[in-house]
Amino acid sequence: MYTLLISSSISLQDHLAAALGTFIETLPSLWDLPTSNRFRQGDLVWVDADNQDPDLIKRLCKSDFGPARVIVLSSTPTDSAAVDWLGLGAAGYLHAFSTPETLRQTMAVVESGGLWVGVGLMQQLCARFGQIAKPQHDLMAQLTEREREVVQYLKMGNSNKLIAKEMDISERTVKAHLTAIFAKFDVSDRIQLLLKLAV
Amino acid sequence: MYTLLISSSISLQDHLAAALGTFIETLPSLWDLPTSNRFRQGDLVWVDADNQDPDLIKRLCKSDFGPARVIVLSSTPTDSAAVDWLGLGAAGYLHAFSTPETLRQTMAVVESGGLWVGVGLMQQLCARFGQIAKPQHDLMAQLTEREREVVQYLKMGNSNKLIAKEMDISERTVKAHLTAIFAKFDVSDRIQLLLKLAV
DNA sequence: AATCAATTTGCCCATTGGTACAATAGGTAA
DNA sequence: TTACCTATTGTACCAATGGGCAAATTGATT
Repeated sequence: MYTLLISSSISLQDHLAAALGTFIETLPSLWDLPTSNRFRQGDLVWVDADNQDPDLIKRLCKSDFGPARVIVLSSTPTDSAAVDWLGLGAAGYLHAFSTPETLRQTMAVVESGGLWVGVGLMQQLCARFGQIAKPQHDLMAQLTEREREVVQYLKMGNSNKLIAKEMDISERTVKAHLTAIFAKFDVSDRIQLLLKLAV
Repeated sequence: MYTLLISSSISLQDHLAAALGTFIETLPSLWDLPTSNRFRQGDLVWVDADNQDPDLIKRLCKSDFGPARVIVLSSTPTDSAAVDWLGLGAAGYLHAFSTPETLRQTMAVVESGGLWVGVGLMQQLCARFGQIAKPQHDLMAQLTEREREVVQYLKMGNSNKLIAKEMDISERTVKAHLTAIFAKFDVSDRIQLLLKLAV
């Protein structure tokens, strides 16, 4: 596996090398990245957000330089920035001078295909999307036979008209079932239901 | 660093002490906590959710008793309860009689500022938060900046009106972006797009 | 026999969603 | 400069959606 650090900070280079205990190839700037040399699946790139061009990091996260896993480092990390970077495709976001322990854990998590997110952000996610983790089995059990059928078609993205044709009933009846389903799942429309079912 | 276990279960006290290999101070009940003695930054509190007052655990998670890191233990853990506790501020949630290995890992992660989250839950959150996975990358890459923004809101289930408000543009412009997105993803509507993104 | 839940449908209405046919403006590349 | 892309917005039309009100049917239970 190929690991690369992109930072012009000597102290950060030393810190990371000491923490991970291995030799780490380093580039002072993303500009020095040879355009011919694209990253490959499994490559790991640590990038210092403090002294790099944000647009280039962005492109890095979006895999413009190849499918590498990207960990963004910052000396002033914020949840807001974390959302941005992770949303752009970064696999991790943390303080540049995190403890060696944290850096090692981050690498372990990211290498095994995970994401490293800060505590605050994680809690935000839990608070915001908390409903998704709740088992729908109980809810599904509360549906009638026909309502469950409708849900099956819904999950396939069918329109009311199509569901009606498939189930050989009128479109109005489909709506009636939907209204009942929405009430039992405590949602307002099919979109919210799909999200709740996590399709 | 100060570590405390709050549980009236003798077997749990033994199990945790054996797993962590250190002496752990124990309180049978949260009620026994001296109100004068507040937790300090870095303190670690394991709490047994099975035989404690939920409201008190809640206050503990919300740092009402000081800025301690809280790990909630349960003999019947569920993803649903996990999001609840993590959303309230807990740093970890796992089975009370997890293997010593798991308990040690949990402590290591939490002590270094991380959260301990079950695999299943993490996958759900990641899936919902934004699929950093590969398949859509090619398609997402073809979107413009604004179009990508719209997609983010779409994935949260927002209506055109809401997206317009969030992005501070007219609803008509949102529709324009959507039409462009649908064309690039070769879908007919937002439902199909969500399914294609496998939300 | 009466009751209840489930299923079905019709008519009607308000809101939302998708699109056709435009226009204006800024930036970039040939 | 011209051509193209992007972002923005308008008007308008039609389809899709969600739901209120009302009612008929059926099977199971009491």
